[in-house]
Amino acid sequence: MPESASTPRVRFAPSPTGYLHVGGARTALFNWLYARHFGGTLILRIEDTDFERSSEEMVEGILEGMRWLGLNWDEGPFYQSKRLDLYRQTAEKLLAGGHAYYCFCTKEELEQRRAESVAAGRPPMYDRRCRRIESATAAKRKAAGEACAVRFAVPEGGSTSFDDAVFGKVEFANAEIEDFVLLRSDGIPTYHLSVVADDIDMRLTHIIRGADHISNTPKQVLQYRALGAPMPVFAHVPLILGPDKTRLSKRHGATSVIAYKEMGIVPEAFRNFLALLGWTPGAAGKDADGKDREIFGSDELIKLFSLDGISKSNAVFDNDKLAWFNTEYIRAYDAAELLPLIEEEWIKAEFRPARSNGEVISAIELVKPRARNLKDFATAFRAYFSDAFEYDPAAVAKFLKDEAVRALLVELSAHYASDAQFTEASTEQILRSFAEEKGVKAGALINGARVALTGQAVAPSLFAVMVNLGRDRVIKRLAAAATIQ
RNA sequence: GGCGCCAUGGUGUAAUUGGUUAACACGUCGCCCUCUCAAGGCGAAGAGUUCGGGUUCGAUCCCCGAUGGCGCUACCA
Repeated sequence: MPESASTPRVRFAPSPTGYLHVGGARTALFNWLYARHFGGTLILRIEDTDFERSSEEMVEGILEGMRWLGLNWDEGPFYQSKRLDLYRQTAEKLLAGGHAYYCFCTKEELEQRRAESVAAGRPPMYDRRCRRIESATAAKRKAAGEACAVRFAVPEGGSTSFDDAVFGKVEFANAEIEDFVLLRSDGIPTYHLSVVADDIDMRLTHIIRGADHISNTPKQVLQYRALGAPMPVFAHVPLILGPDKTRLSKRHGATSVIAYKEMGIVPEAFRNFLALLGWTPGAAGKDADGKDREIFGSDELIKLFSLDGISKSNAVFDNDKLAWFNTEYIRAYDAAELLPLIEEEWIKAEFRPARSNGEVISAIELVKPRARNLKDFATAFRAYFSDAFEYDPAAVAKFLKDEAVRALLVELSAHYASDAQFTEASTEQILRSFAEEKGVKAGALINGARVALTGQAVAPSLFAVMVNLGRDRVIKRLAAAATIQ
């Protein structure tokens, strides 16, 4: 194992300014996989220092998303809003070490200067004017009650670099890094300060996060050095894009993880799909003849996961592939495993099955190979669970258009009354000899009967359906064939 | 604009890290099966690796440049 020998401590640190989106979920997943792979610790930290935009409701939404995906954490959730003292102390340390200074510029002044710089074609960086104030004078002004922020004093020359576990060496000229604010004038830390203070305090060994943080990293590296703290391993994960290759956003459809739950996606399928977006297990993921295996349960994902399987380029979220994973999981699950998930769909659809538990299980077993989505069980498959179902107009138009067929089905229903065994063989035998006797093609009756029994043109083998529904229902539904709208 | 990162079929990724007819999965199309639709089986189309230069006997792979995409560029995170 190339990674550090001691057990890693990693974190997922969302800011509760929105629901758990797919990018965040994948970051959480990778951290979780990493921690579980090495028997390490996953810490959940809520970055809510932006009081304006953060809310408890969003925190709840994020936790719900994580629970749905089965991502459990070991410590936390910690709230940054409750750890303000730590950040202030850290800022003091930086100040005392000469790595930070008070800045008395007001927000308005800064905005104005920035606008001027941009207009003049200069980079809109802070001009460091307060850095030149004697620290004694600065302290006096502050003591006198003048409002001020604390800025980090970025070294004037040279460069700052770090070795990213995914991207390799990344280097930034210090001249490009502005003297960023650590503590706002109201005493609330900015992200740059709070992450570093917390990551150090929580003894994190690996920082696994979105690649959108690459440019922030040198600012953090500088602080680790100034604070004399051990440097963690940074691992930046490429971003997830929409089908048009722009950053995933609402206009691409669902962006919240919970929306996928609501769409009828099996959580394990979603997790599997997400894991393979920007990561591959390499040779371990191939089977004997070199073909890729892509269905990995959580244990296997944990076993195979490694930072060096993470790719450097952004990945496009492909709904078709997700749908494929979903069907694979639905097919692979036992009916009993599927039942709780299906029941949620029934509740949402205000549908109640009218059959015994055993019958429900065998009906699920019967139809699940044809399911693409958990929703199917509450929509197209209703006829297997209750008599309260509707006929798909397209199916009726396709197979029950012919009045003669409908009449024959009604007539056929009577033949089943005397079928005591009611097995697949007996039901088929009865239908085929009836068709022969009437001089019609068995297929026409089979297709018509399928619609009469299930309301759908798509169903499992007709005789398996008959056996599952039971004789009484079959007779009743066939007898009603003439009146189906 | 500046800085950084990335670049293999429509999508996700492989390619023993310079020697392959550039592989697999999803998707697409066709055929088989058949009572429908899935599934499954078989097969096909689809990239000569963004482009242009190097280095080399030989580049997907190394170097340079261009282009494109993405990210950052706040007293947001």
